[in-house]
Amino acid sequence: MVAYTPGQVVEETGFSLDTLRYYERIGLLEPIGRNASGQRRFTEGDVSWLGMVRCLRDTGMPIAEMVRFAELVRAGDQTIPERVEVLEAHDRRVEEQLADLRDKQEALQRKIHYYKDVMSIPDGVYDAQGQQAL
Amino acid sequence: MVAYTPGQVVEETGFSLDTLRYYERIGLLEPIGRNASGQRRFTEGDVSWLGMVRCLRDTGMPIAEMVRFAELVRAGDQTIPERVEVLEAHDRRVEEQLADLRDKQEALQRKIHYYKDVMSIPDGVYDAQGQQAL
DNA sequence: TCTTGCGCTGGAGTGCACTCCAGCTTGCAG
DNA sequence: CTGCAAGCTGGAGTGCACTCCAGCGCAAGA
Repeated sequence: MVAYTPGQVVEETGFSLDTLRYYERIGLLEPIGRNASGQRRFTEGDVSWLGMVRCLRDTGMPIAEMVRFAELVRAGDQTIPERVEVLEAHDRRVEEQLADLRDKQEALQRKIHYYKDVMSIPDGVYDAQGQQAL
Repeated sequence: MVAYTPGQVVEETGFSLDTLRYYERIGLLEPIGRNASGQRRFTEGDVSWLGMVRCLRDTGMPIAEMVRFAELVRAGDQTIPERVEVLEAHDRRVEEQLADLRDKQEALQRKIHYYKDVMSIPDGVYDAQGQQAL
């Protein structure tokens, strides 16, 4: 039975020690096991759950919703259909984020091109007329 | 010379009135013109700059960086090369965001599939062995 | 043995980006 | 003329997600 020290979990997950303790406090992590002197020892399962947390967090799921999801996971297999609903709803939001980000990036790139065009006009000829909106 | 009332700008840009005032306070908007009795009247230029702000904000540029960019814009055409650098650096960050978001979405969808597989196993056969990490 | 570093707790503090409020003035529809 | 929606100011408050701190305990390598 392998166990991870807090330092190892920081290393593996990229979460800070304070963040791990915070996640435990708010119930995003179930109470972490301790060794004889009270130091945390994370299991493989804790670490892999943190992988899930990272995925959800980095795709913009609010902490409160992750906590609710964590509760479903702890409640056992009969919550799997509900978990699927939560994840599918989240997936749709991610899809929207992606579409929006792509659109905004296009606008950004148009702006960059516009600036580059302006720069290519010989000095003094460009007179600030015909400004573009985006 | 068309002018926009605060309400019209809220309508057009989707920023709240408080947000517009906040943006003016911190210098993300230059001081907005006023009518005889002190109410704001936004110009076409103000509104199109707000379009730019929305694009940068929605792609994750921090307010402080937008303010610096606004200062470059106000400083005149000789800052165009520097503006291009700022926007290109931002564009690269957006590219990274997109790549990361796509990866995370894939992981999320794998998880959803995993759950759906689990659900398709007849009742009682699935015994929580072979849990997957993500 | 010593000292360096990892870890512990509860609670306070931070940074960002707004958002709200009281108390007031203006604009305009009926 | 009246009433009410829209707008004004300065300043305080909010929500989120951490992040930091003081003061302490344990442990292991030089």
